[in-house]
Amino acid sequence: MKEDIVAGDTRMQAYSTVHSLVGEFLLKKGLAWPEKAVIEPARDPKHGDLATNVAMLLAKPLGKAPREVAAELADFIRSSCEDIVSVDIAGPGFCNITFAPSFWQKVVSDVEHAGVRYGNSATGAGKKTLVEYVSANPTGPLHVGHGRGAACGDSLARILRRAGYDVTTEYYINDAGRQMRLLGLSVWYRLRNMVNRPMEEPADWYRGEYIKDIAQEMLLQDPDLAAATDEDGEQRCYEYAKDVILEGIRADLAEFRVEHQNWFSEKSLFDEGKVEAAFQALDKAGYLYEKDGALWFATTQFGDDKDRVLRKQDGSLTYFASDIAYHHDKFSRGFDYLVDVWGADHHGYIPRMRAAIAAMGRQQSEFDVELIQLVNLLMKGQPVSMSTRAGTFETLADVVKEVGVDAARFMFLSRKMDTAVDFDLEAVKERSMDNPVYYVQYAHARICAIMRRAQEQGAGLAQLSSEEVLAALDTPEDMALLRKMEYFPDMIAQAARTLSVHHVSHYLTELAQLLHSYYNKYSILAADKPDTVQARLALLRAVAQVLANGLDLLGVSAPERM
RNA sequence: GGGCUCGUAGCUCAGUUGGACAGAGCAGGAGCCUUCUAAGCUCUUGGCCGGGGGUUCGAAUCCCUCCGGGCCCA
Repeated sequence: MKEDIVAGDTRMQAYSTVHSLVGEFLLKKGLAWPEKAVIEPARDPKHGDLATNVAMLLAKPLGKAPREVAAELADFIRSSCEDIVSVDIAGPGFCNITFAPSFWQKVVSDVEHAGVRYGNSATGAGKKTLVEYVSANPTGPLHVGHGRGAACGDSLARILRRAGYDVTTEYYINDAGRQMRLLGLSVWYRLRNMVNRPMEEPADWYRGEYIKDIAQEMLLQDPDLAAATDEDGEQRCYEYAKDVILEGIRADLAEFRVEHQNWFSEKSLFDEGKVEAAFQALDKAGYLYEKDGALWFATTQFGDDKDRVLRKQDGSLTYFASDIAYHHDKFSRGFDYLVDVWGADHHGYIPRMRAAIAAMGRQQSEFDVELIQLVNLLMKGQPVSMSTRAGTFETLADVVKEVGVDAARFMFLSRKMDTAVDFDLEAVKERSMDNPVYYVQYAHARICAIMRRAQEQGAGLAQLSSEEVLAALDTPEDMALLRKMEYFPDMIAQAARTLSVHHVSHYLTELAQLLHSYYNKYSILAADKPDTVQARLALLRAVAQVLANGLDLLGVSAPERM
């Protein structure tokens, strides 16, 4: 995988050039690097390519005005590097450094060489990472809220992979505990009603229509089941229902282009003694104690508000106990970075989980939780209620069928995950700018249309463009596209580091905007010089590649026609 | 009551971890299709970044404190 690394070669070159020049300047002055000194891409392209604040920070030690220092530094940099065409001083004393167009034109070659791998980087350094997401209880079909988590986890995995992490994805199946018993009971209750053996209505049972369907199916396959004892019936109902529902979940996820590599059973933690193993580890470290007949974990030693129970008086284990065992097992399987995608309603759970991680002797940086806020499903502005238990929910499958995978995923992934989002079925179906997915896809399709036309006209395009041809890319709009594409690997690395998927969709919208603007301003095939035609085709082909690579991070298709 | 989180244009949201005059899209207004896809482009109207203090050369961003929404726990 090492040869895949093509990230930001151009930017790295620019950055290190400036870095060493500033270093030389400091050496000449006999000064150390100021702590708050930064060299970074300029916020605004009008300000050049890279900007640095060092002059402002050197003003005090040198006893000179910031702008005076900046002027000195600017002269030095300008005279020391050929690729740098200008160094301007701005505002309170920023140095804005601009590289020659030839420097940026190389981005097209970078993309041509890397192809689908453009954007990959070594940021993650091959860290063995486990992304766990969805992990919904198999008590009913996935709803839209799960869909957001699914899209997020899947996309995070894609981003982390491109950023050089060694990623495995996993679904944790809660197949032990109360919810599961309730599932079996709910099916059994329905089944007994169907055969006129009514029983007392269970509390908090699952009322969805799908429970009735499952009961019916079971009766059809085995009519004798109706006469079974409650204990036997419930158990068989549970086993059957769990499998059917899990199959459904798997199918819904597949339809949504989400695939987990592992499906991990909570029950296996008990069956394989992994809970005991985790307990032993904690006990050995001295964090467990008995009180009032229960087994406690001293999470307060790690900043939790109170200690937590692992095994209750009656001998049953808490959810926390199996979660500890599960995460302990993740580490013992060799993962050294755990990313959990959780519903935001579990946020109160984070401190104790962090405590558990710390008690295992692990660093805080080895465990991250990405919280997914609620999705408010709307229909023409009116809320649609969702509740698995009441049986009045919009399933993920329904929503995907209604608006399509591309629109749904893009919508979910365009917002910060920790803020609640309104998902209006009407708006998401609309082909407007309320729905930027079409805007981005359209940019890709437009380029493909030009490529097709170019081929018809016999304007053959070399696999790899030469420097001479690319030299024709010299307008501000050319530069804007080149810079934006050059930022792509950085953007991915940053999204990976901060686990923020929404950067990707924003980036793509910006790139698409530059493209549409370019498309309207310049005619590509009818440019006055043949070299310009070639150069622009190469540029656009590169843009299409970056758009496709970016859309792939979101699990959204890059259509060739629309 | 305690904890977490959010508050940015009429609406939906960005804001590259403390930088330059606060940015997009939608909605409103004015234009652009005999020429590569108008699902597009170009102008334009619109803001005390919830309020007040503080740290800093510099704050939407960090700290404190109120106000207001959401969620979790009790």
